[in-house]
Amino acid sequence: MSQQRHGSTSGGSDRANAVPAFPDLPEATIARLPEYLRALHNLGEGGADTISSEGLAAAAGVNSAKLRKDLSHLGSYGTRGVGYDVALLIEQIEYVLGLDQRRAVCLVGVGNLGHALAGYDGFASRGFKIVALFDADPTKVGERIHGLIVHHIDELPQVATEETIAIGVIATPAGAAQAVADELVGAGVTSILNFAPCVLSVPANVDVRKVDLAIELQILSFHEHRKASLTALPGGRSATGAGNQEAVGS
Amino acid sequence: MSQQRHGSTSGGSDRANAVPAFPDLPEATIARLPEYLRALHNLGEGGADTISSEGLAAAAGVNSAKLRKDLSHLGSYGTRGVGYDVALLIEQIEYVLGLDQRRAVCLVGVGNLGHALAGYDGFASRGFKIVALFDADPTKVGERIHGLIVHHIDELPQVATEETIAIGVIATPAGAAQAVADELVGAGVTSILNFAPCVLSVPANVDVRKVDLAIELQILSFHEHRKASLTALPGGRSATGAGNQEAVGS
DNA sequence: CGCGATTTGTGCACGCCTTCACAAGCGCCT
DNA sequence: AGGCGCTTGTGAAGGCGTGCACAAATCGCG
Repeated sequence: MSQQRHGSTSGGSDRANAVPAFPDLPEATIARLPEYLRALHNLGEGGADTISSEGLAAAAGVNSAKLRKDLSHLGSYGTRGVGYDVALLIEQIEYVLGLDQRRAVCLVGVGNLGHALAGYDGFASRGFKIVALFDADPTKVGERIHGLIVHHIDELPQVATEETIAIGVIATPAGAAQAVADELVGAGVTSILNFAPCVLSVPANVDVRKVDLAIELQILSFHEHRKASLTALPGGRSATGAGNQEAVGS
Repeated sequence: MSQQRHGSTSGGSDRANAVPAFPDLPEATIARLPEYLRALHNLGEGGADTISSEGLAAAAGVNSAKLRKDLSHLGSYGTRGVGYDVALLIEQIEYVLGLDQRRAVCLVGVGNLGHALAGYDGFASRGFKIVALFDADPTKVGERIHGLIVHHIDELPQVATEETIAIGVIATPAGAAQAVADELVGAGVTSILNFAPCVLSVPANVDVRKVDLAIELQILSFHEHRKASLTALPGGRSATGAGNQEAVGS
């Protein structure tokens, strides 16, 4: 996992709280719920009414036992002998993830990557709406990108007062990211998605997730390196030996 | 983790192999090595000659004990009482990650996101070179993006014969991703970075890592939902109570 | 109405990862 | 040369996550 901390120590409400909203789902489960949701939407559009754990697990690319355990954490929404009601499960997962309420997102840094993020379809289709773009470069301020006008970063506090922005996306160079994060936190943002290759320091109540495209490639590079060194071994069986396909997908 | 499988079952060379190239590093460690590497480069540019585990851990945003254990897996490259030699450690990590050899990358799908990826600085600065762009849209073929000409996806096999391409990046819509993956595998690609929101089915010797930007936002949304429900509790202490800063960064 | 087929929900064991705590080793200062 | 402080490397413990295997539950059919 590449994000840093998630409020582990401060358990807060100890136990037997009236309505804790959610019985502390495992972080690993939370990370998989969006994948289940996407698979469910696909199945629903395909006309499926119910789906078995086996089928849904295949569509999501996970083990069926893992899926059942994940879903059991948010209650019993399946029917034994039948499976899960697709529509009901979609509704439940969306509620748990808080997707039933539209969340405003602001994006800071409209360079190469930020430009693409501003027009990314996947955000809007999942209920996220980018409501403001910011950049520190004066030459970019005023530019219209995918229907939104780029504001100067200094206008962030003002824009934040007009609309509650809970999530901020940082797509600036690494050198500017910490300052931007500070401004976002100051403006009331409590969740940050950071594309800049650096560590952010934020208050404990702010969640940060980091996406570093270069890191992903470096991890793949390691596996390439490993595979190459295996095939180069004197008596090593070639890495292409077990060429069995995965049985996922439809 | 969002990637699927990494050759867990087929252990291959059982044990006591002559030179296994690497004593099977834990996957979690591998995922952190690039972060350490970035921190080391920063420290090196700052003029640091040696760095303690505490300092490096802070720069990388992790626990110092975790960092020491991670580094211990690739040998003893530190000096007790002093710390780690920055230049030596950089060299070691780059070797382990296979970054000492330049790896050719091809990118399929030059839409919104692919366009940005083609020009992303972070790739080249880490030894990755995008050598070819592909797209299925005839109107995009021939277009020049960041110094590279877009080829039609059907030309992939031919281009792959001219230069060995180990890593492929998929930035197409979900519907086209599986077909593209099949073509990449057919062309000899053994590592895929998938930005399309779907599950890919590939042979066991091919590594797939998935990056889904919408999923990251949904995970943040969950935490927003959780935080909101906590503050709304009758007797719940406000979530902004423990506002201590993290002591990371410089 | 009962029975078998099917599928969920879950107790349990195993393995990976994290964290603590400390011995071992190194350099510096006197 | 000897001692002292600092830092690494690691053994051990605990927690988390995964996967197996099976009991419980539901539907359909005779």
